[in-house]
Amino acid sequence: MPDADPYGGSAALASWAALLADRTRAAIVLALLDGRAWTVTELARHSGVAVSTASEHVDLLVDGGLLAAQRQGRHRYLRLADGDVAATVESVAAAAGHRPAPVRTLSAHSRRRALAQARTCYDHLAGVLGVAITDAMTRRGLLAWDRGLTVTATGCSWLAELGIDTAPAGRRPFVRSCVDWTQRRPHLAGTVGAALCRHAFDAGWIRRIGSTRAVAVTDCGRDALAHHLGLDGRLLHGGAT
Amino acid sequence: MPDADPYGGSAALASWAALLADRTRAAIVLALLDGRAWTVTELARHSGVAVSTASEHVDLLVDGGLLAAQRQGRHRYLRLADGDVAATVESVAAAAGHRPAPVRTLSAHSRRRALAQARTCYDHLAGVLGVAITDAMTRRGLLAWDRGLTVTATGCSWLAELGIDTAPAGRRPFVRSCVDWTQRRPHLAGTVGAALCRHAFDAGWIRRIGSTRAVAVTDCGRDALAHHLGLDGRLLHGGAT
DNA sequence: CGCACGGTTCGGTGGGCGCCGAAGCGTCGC
DNA sequence: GCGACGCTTCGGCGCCCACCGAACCGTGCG
Repeated sequence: MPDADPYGGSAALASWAALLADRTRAAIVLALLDGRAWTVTELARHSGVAVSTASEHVDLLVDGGLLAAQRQGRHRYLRLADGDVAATVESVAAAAGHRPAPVRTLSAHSRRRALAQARTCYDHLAGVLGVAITDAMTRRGLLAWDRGLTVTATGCSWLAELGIDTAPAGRRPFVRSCVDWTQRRPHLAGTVGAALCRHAFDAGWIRRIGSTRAVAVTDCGRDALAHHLGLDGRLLHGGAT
Repeated sequence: MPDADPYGGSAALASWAALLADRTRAAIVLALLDGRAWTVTELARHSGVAVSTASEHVDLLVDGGLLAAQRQGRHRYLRLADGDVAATVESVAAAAGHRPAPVRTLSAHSRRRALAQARTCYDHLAGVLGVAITDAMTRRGLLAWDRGLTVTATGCSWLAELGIDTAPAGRRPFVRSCVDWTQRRPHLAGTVGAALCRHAFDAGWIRRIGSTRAVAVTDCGRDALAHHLGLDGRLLHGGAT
């Protein structure tokens, strides 16, 4: 190169992207999109490499600012550094999702279906469930899309009724629309999306399936969603009792 | 790997990110963020590699869906595939921009300053100028941020006065906030941001500096911005006559 | 105290890929 | 038609990096 990075940023952009440009690191980051903290060993098994390899990858991701590490006894817990990283990764995943990876095994297929049905996306809900909730909120006039995504006055009182605080957060946007990589449709994110997701867990509307990002709607959750949003429970079939 | 891509998407995510993970390809994509179409030769010189190398990189980017190609005589014009790609790239660039690449030469420094001052970001305005316009519009009550970014009723009539159509576009969001990688602050994007930028070019408020993404505010533009938005012209110093 | 376990570090190996120059192909202009 | 020009293809070179197993370090448990 005649002039090192003449217009600025290309080296920084490339090195940041390089952190995601490896299949193993991509698997690690996608796993951490569930918003929880994983250990190195868990990440290694999840992504199918030796622990030593995973440890090195994790180092790179931490140095690159994508992951935050926290030591506890002989464990090292890894989580995504912040919501910005999660949002950026989701946006790349959405762009990449145009052509979904081929599925070869039956078990992979069922897991994929569970994920497509309902899952957490960092700290809010995605999949059919997330989109359905967002659509229902729009239908009921709780969200407005006509010029950017907003919560209506009705929406604010609806949230308050659920006991969800609508106080303005710091830098983080109040509402944000997040494009789903399975549905290719927007769903609710931002502080409101996160609060709604947390409430759904706390109130027992949903629960995690095993240790994946997938969640299942409980019977109680089905009733609550029908009552609060008029959601048809039949849309939300699937395993939890 | 025991199970090819157990939770889906990691291979797709990695291969998409790999397209940005090379310094030359990153330079190409960043150049195309100006929203215009470049030839292979221009991109090669810009990124400092042989034409043959650039040609191969461009092939990869087109195959990956990041770029759209159009043949015209013996030229091949490249542009970003669509606004989604631009938004995703900007978001990665913003994440990567936490630590700006070191600047080594004086000319690089002045170019960088011009870029930081005012530039196009795909099809809207960014840099100090873009942020200043966005801030001024907020101050005047044309934009509201309290629960997501929206155009107020006053804002709509203000845009109409400028002759900017506020009809709802297709899938594309009406307004969108785009995080600037030099300012680390949000500025106006979406169809409104694009329309405003086009208007600024058409009305002669701004003009391109050479063939870069950087733009300069004209004297006429300074007056117009002061009149329409109360912007202090001294903030917008810099070269155009 | 000693073993089990989570994690890290280190060589060595192999494959992938970015780079170039040369040769070839199609288009434009004289 | 012929040269100039924009672009593409190909072969070869060299570097980088993802991977593993083995050795090592620290913590927790019996």
